Amino acid sequence: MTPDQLSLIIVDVLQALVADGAVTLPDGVPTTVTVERPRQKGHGDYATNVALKLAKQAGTNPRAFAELVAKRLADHDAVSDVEVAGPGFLNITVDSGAQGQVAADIVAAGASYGASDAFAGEKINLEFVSANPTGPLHLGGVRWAAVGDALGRIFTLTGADVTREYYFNDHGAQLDRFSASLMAWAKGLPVPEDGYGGAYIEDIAKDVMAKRPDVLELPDAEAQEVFRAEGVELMFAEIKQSLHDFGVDFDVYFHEDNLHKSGAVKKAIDRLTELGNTYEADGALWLRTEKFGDDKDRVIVRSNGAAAYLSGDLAYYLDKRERGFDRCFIMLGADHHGYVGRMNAMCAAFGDEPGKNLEILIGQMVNLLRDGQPLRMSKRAGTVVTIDDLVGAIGVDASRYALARYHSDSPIDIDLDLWAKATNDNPVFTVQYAHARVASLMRNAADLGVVAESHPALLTHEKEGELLRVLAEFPRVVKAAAELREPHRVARYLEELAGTYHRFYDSCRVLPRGDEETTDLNQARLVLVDATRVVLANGLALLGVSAPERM
RNA sequence: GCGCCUGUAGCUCAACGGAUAGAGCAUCUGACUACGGAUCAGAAGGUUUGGGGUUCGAAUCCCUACAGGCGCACCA
Repeated sequence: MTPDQLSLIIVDVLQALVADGAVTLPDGVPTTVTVERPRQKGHGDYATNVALKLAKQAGTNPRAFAELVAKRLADHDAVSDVEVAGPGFLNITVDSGAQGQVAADIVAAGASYGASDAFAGEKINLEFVSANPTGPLHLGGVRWAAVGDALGRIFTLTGADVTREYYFNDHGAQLDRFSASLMAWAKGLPVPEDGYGGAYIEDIAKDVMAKRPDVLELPDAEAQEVFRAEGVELMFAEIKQSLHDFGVDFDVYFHEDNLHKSGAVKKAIDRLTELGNTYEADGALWLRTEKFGDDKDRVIVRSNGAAAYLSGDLAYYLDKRERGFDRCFIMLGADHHGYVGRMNAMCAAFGDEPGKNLEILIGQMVNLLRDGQPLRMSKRAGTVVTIDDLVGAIGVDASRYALARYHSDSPIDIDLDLWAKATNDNPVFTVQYAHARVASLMRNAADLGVVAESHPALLTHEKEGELLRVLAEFPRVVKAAAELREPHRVARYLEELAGTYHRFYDSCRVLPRGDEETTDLNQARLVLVDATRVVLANGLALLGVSAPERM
């Protein structure tokens, strides 16, 4: 019995009540009903607030409504007790056999446990990281590398067809500054104004010179072109490698320059003009974004004839839509949140629906702390905090977990000392340790020849019930994480599961001791342990974190 | 000046508008001939930044004040 199954049973009860004329619901019977796990012991296995929600339209008071539902619900085989409590809550106790069945169901489902069809049939495009290859991958991009990739895994498990994309800004002036910086270093000149400093410039410049020893003998313009082409390729390869090592691989690397060369930008602008959403002023071409909620209109073709940065985004968005993506996500750091208004307006200017066809997610800033002090970024001094500073200090698993564990609206400080510890105050350790402990128990069971076999009605211990209820919760946690775009829910859930498992383990002996005979209860509990292993592994997989057998 | 995000236990943070606001750490008291004690049981810890409002019910929604983070280009 999972909460979702119980929800359906309650819906059936409501339908029966309406059919019998016992209640009238002018707005119709809801298709799902909220079923939650009560915080408070003594409030049953599950509770629902249907009566509170529906009493008003049924023209009765919540408690009376609740009584009607309770009476019918109690007749169901899977329900052993129903109480009306407080203002009209229904506290439901599930039959222990129905409850215990969850463990066997989870083991049978294996890696697919947690899957749903909540996003079935949806083509989802996730654009994230998209850092310019003018330097190593910095921390801002890394947060979304972890969270965006996890979100992709979550959407996939909930039935969506997911494409991960990296937008590569290789059209504008930024790369000119990068190449100029490389050349300046090669010639022993100071860092140009608005250029890039930092040790990586030296490394890349050296690599370019090793590859093209003749580069400094070329005229400046040609030399800079060599530095640009070779430098970008080297830098981009390094970023891709860092991401790959981080467990993130993109399906599409999209080059902005192609949009300009292919005429896609012109096409997008023409489309907007046809829709009456552009105008000329001061020699430039403007997009009417204010009309769609932006602070002011935006230039898309500058008075000097050059395309403004936004024009690439117009074309890119249109391209995604034409490739069949109904939902396009763009994940940005808080330092780009000023961009949200014009992007949503751009979406609306095409006649689309912002928030649905285009959804922009903002992630707040990330700081790394060492000895309690933040590692600060300074582009000027060339001290950039990079993905390697993070992964080098605490490893991929801890990095991904630390980044994915918090709501993206919250700024986070990652304490490198804490996340490297092998103790319980390190959350990723807590979860991985629980998995290793489970794996160890499974190994011992195999050595003893104890076989997991389902006897659902035997799992009646209080701690068994708690563990079963937490395990049953997983599919809806995954679904909520997808619907709310909040992967951190998975991490928090895993921490709760780890704690619940330890408490079960402490009071319920799983394997027979010494020369005891193997009992049905031993077998039944082993199924429960195996189910825990499945859920911990599936949850960690959603976050891109390994589930170690030993540690 | 305007906009976005945040403000919850000593610390780091949770909590689809639901019942007595929860975890971990730290503190205090207990359980070790241990299926991984890298664990568990218990105690203590709160006017959810302040002030209004909405309703059966608010940490959550609205208004407002304060504090912090980040932005406000014909740059990308």
